[in-house]
Amino acid sequence: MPAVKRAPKAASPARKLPKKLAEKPAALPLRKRPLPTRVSPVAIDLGVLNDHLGYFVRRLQVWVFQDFIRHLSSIDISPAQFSVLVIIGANEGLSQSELAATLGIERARMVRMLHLLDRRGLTERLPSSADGRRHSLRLTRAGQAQLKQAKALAAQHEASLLPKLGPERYRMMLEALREI
Amino acid sequence: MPAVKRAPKAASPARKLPKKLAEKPAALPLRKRPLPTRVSPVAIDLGVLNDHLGYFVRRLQVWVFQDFIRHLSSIDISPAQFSVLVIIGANEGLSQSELAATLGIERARMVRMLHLLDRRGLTERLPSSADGRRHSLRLTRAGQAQLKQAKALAAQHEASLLPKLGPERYRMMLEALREI
DNA sequence: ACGACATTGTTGACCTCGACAACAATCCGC
DNA sequence: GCGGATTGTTGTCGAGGTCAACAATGTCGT
Repeated sequence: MPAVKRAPKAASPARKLPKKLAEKPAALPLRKRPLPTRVSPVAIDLGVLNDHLGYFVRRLQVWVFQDFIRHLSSIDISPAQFSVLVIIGANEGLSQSELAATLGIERARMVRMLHLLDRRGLTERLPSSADGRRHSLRLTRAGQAQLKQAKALAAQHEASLLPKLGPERYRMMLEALREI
Repeated sequence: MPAVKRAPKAASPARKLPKKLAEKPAALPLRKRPLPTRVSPVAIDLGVLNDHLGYFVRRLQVWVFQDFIRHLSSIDISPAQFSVLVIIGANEGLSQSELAATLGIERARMVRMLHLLDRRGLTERLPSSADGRRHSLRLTRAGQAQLKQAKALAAQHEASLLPKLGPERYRMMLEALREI
């Protein structure tokens, strides 16, 4: 991921801020409007995309993730990282493979993700006593604290979705998706 | 996008091919059949992920896209490319910016995407008569034919979703998503 | 007990994609 | 005609998916 934008690494020092703050031209003197000019967006036709679930699911996913990222930008936790922390927190001692399989992330990818979380002091990998190949994953103290914070912010994000999607639709979708 | 796997480039000229192309043992000793690996997955707890719409939307999106890609692998059209072709086909003459904005793709990204489609002979960019900056996008003959085929395969893909998601759920979700 | 095979964590390489920044050409309104 | 805005374009970064290969370790049939 992203597959969705991440917050700019860190303290991006004084990025050039957009000069344009003006809004779209209010009223245009209806004179010689070159016909095909799209002053008012002209509502572009989505064609058959209207019948494809994937298109809408994709758009929604991007939108939701962006909102998530915004809400958790203060602690710099991506959706993927959040899911990893949550699963480890709720299933202490599981292995990287299990974790990866659960979240649908490649084992290889998980290695590097955990490497990062380790370095941030949030997780640790203990050698499994029973199986010499495995690592037993757990959160550090700091990790638990961070997760707690992340959960609070994530809940905030989730709550903010409700009015935007409509409480009715929200509940319906969450329920439907869970069953799949 | 993907954000989901693409089919391995077409004529990747002799990419370092794995020495181990000994394919799977044709007939393995009918002993250990590809038995379901994880016999008792122990049901890992998703924790608070259960309350996050984004998590499920993401999983669904990946899943749907993978199915889409599989169905269109024969003509090597990605979801993104499909959406581009559909929009151009349904809105002949629009500009790259409009197209990009409609699909939520960066202008810069769209340039390269169209470059590819051009080279594949599916689209062309005519200079706009009215505006020297714009390109007027349209499908070539081949593009129209390809799109037609793609639509058929995409429809097939879409139809295959129905039973997998449950017809009621499917209809409900599509409707809900459209309204958002 | 052996040996074939599977699993686990890991690394390396490649590729797609999103996000920015910077430009040249062009257009628009005043 | 000028300044500001838009359009297409290129370059660059970084995140992330995918695949191959490997060493260490476990498992199972015989």
